[in-house]
Amino acid sequence: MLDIKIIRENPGLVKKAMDNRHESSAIIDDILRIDTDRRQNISKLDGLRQERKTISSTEREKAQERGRALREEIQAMEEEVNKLDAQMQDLLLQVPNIPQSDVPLGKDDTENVTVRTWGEPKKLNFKALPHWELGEKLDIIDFERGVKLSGTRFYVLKGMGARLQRALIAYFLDLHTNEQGYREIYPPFMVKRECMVGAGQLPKFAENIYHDAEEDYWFVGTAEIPLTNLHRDEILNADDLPIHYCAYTPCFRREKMSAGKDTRGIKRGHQFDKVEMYKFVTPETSEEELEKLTRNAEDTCQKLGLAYRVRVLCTGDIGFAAVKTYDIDVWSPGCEEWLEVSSCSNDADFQARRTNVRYRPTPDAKPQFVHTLNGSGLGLPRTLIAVMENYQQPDGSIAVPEVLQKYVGAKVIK
RNA sequence: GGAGGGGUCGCAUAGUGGUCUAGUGCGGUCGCCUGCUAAGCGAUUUCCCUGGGAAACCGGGGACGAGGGUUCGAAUCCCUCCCCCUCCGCCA
Repeated sequence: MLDIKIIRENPGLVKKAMDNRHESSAIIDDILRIDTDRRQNISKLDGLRQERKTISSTEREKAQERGRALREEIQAMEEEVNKLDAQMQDLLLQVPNIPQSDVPLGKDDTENVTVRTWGEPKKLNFKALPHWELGEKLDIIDFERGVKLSGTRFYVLKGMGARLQRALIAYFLDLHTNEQGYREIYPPFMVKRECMVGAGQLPKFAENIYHDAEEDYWFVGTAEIPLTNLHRDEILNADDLPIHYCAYTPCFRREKMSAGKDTRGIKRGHQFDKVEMYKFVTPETSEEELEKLTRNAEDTCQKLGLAYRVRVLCTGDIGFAAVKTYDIDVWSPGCEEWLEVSSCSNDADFQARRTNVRYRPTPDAKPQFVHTLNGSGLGLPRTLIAVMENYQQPDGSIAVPEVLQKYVGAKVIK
């Protein structure tokens, strides 16, 4: 959510940002209109309330008649202001963040800019198999039984397949906590409705979320949701910042996609695992923190020996809440594509304003919004795919990357 | 799931229809004093919206778990919901 003051004082800037995102900016004029209307009504309402206050404390019985009339006027005016508040809120929630000035202009993902690469995309001197074939041959991925249990886009990891995934999770968490300065969090995987609103999932993406109607619990689609809400409605001390969290969660996403290249294998299921990194920082440090966050995610890929590229997303592809985003894609020789394993974003104060997370720069200063950042470290099924396909051997076995060997308890999966 | 108790300013508490402009203590902040520290003394101390102002600040309104209601007037009375505590039941 943007600060209404920015929209009020500089609507051109906001419209321009929306144009760059290739989104209609018509909504801004609606917001300006409602803003004016709302403030006029608030002014009237405050006047009426002031009169009520005076009357009821000075004139008592005499004032009863005027008081009754006032009550009705106030109620009507309150209704009007509430309505405008709700409309305003609803519209503000639909305005995307303003991309940072160094974000490249572009219409869609074809215009993202590769800022650096690491390693050489692996070329195997034998025919590389895609993970769905490797997985079945080694009996570590079972697609049919996944479908038997839960339907399309579910799978079962078995034996060393399950073990390899667990090893990756444990390794990521250990790396983030022991070497990169993050604090591990084990959050709930189901949260209340208001957390979904705070994290920006509701109301817009309701159809993508699994939800228990009876208890009104919502299943998280990413650890970002509980982490964002962890400090909701809190005022943090300046010396609490920065806060660096990481968390493993399963992620549940309903998104209906037609079968095809994008959903082949285990690339995109309704349930997947992810380790997420999340930061609460002071505004003046967030740009730099994004660079560090991205380096942490890259470091994770490097330690696994996976070649990758880092791309800065252009204005047409960057997410709704972000001012700047880097995607990290690792090369996977079996399915022959770059797999997005991490997306690192600086949301600035956009999410903090929704969730009302503030801090006090000095003990007696006014509270102001923190900046938040999030990044995958890393997304699992895809990292699993990349490891399987990059480390496959001519005999169909999979060598275990060195850093994972102690977690897997083996040097090769066969 | 059942019975009872409770949610007030960072923490602890007072407040049972107008004197609440929410008091007090602790903590915090600033100052004074004490050659350090502790203690003492004095002042200050929530957040949101809104108007004015470059700002410091000033004026108005709102918020006592949330939302409704009663009333000229609600922290206080009524209703619904949420959360916490104690006991019972159930349970990995």
